[in-house]
Amino acid sequence: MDKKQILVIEDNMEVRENLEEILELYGYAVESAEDGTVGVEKALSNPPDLILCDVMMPKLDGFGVLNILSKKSKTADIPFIFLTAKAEKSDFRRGMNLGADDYITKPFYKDELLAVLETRLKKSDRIKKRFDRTEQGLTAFINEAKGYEELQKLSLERKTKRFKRRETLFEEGDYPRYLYFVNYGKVKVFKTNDDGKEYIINVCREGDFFGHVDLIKDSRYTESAAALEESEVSLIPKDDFLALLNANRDVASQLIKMLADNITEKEEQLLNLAYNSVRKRVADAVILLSKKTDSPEINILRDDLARIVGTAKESVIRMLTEFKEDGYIEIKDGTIKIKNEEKLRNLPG
Amino acid sequence: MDKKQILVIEDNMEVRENLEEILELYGYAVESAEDGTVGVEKALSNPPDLILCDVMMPKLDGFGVLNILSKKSKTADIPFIFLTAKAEKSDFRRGMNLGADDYITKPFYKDELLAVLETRLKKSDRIKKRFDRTEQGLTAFINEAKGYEELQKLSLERKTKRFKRRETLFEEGDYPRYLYFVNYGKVKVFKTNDDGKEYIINVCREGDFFGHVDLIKDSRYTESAAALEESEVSLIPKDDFLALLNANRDVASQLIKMLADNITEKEEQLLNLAYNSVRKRVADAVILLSKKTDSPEINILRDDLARIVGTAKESVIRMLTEFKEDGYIEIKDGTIKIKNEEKLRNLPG
DNA sequence: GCCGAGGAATGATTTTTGTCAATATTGGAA
DNA sequence: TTCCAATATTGACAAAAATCATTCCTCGGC
Repeated sequence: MDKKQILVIEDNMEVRENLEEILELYGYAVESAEDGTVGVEKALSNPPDLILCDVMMPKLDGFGVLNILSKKSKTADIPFIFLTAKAEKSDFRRGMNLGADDYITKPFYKDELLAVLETRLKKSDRIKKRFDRTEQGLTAFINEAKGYEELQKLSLERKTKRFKRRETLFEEGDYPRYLYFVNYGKVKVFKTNDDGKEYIINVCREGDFFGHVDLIKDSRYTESAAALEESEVSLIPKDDFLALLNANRDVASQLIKMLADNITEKEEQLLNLAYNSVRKRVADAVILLSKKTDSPEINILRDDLARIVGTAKESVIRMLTEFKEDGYIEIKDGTIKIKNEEKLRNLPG
Repeated sequence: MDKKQILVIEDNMEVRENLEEILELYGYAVESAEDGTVGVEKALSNPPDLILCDVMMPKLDGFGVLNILSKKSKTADIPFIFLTAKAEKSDFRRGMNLGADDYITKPFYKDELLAVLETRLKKSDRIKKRFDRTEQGLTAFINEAKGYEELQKLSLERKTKRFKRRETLFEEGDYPRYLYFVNYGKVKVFKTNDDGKEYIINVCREGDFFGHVDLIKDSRYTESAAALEESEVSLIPKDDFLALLNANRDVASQLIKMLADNITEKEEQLLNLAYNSVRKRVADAVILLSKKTDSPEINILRDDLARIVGTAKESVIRMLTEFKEDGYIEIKDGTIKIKNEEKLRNLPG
């Protein structure tokens, strides 16, 4: 990952240089501005990953800077942190109401500063990632329809629907009528055994499509889907999807690539399922889920985890306990938190 | 299955009627001709599944009949059995050299006759099926290119290559240059574990394509392929395939369907692998293989069977032994023969 | 704060599978 | 034919995982 770019807007040279020094020492790339106007210019011409801005400045003060930048789409989503000399409650409120993300009071401790930065950067990262995924998924797939007037409805008239945790989207045997696209949340796609045991084939997160396979095959669903958490999905009518597919070659080739990827994925899963120990499979599942969440913290029913791994719930729990004892993970209130991804990833056999 | 149609060509009325009687009694549909000329006409106008023909006849003798029919594509592949009064070695050789499939000496025993018929019909059935599959596969997919002048080479310039048992077609990490199509034989497509364990993802038989996934993804092979038995495959150059894909919408949609099917298949495998016992998985694999062979007899290395099931070789062998003891299968010289498919198919758990 | 339900974690035990080693069989090659 | 190398089979044992029973948490509602 590249260095995070931080813009410091601060009129006091001493403070400014002090900040620069600290931040650079801790691996950030720093740009600075000696007043609000310059700060706004710099922010717009080269949007940083985070902005640290003094409140009290000549010409254009901090509130003004935030006010301007929060209205430009380019900079609106950049974490904005105020630096303020006095811990005035009114200042704080005013800044936060304008949409600041955090406040640091001067004089500050180095560690405090760094902690705040980290939190904000991490949070914005997550949001950015999610946004990117959603954008990519939809645009890559559906915006191909541009120019195909009659197909624009695909992106316009899209119905969205919300599902509560555990709610079913469709079931094995239903007749497919939509292509599903996750706007937010997580959805599990699973198959059921003759004995009623479930195996989770896929965990879809924002930006993922699902339900396309049976749609294409024009057969009844061979799998079921249910929300793992509060989720919103777009329902793209079957006919719209098929029409798009027929009308637009790019979409078809995109779909082919997607399907080919799916196959490789499944084949890899098969190989793992065949020969990896439950221990390793649990570790893999945990890592997978953390990727899907873009966070080291995972909140999932042990039952569902077992259905991903393809084993008994108790076995999964035992493995988690082992990992905990080995210090690879932490569990608090049922939430799994990865402490040492490296080790988890490189388990033997 | 419909009744098999048999054409009897015999000048002696008594023998002819006797044959008709027997054959009809045993469930065949019989057509007969009183001499060679009529026989040829009937064979050509309404090609039967098998021809029984006397050697010595006025006007046109058996050799003449065979000679004519073997030159017409319509009838060339129909099993042709000679009926002869004397067991003259020279007659026998002459007939066989002309391409007869079998000889029966008059007078014949009913059981002998029926056994010969059965053998020949079964053999021709198998060949016919194989041919059909190959035809279907290729035509459905590649003959779509008809009319696209520049793409005709796909079906014309197709290189074919022969592989001996165990020979490698391609390996994980190679760069894909061809789409593979099985003309005859069987090819395993497999992935290898970090520990070097193999899992067979697919057993391809005549008419099957493989290697398309990595071709589409334009990535290096994520799997390997090797011949399970003496096989012949067509190599379709990557560019030709991709060009066809781009030029012809039907091919693209055909491919999409194929990929979707692949996915469903893999998902089903995942479910089985996750929760079915080794016992059941071995049974499934045996049945699968018998389908791929169009025969209840299966000849496969125990190691390969284990790689299909995803388990240890010894475990597979133990299951086979159990099945043998339960009378579901028979094993002779390593060849597995299914005795009770029903039971095998419906094993618990 | 108390309670109850759903979920998580342990324990004891059985069943299933894998592993390693020994023995038997078989299809070819000389 | 005889023998060899590759396969197949069996046995004994160890390891992994499933099952069933029980206990422990924790969170939300009162």
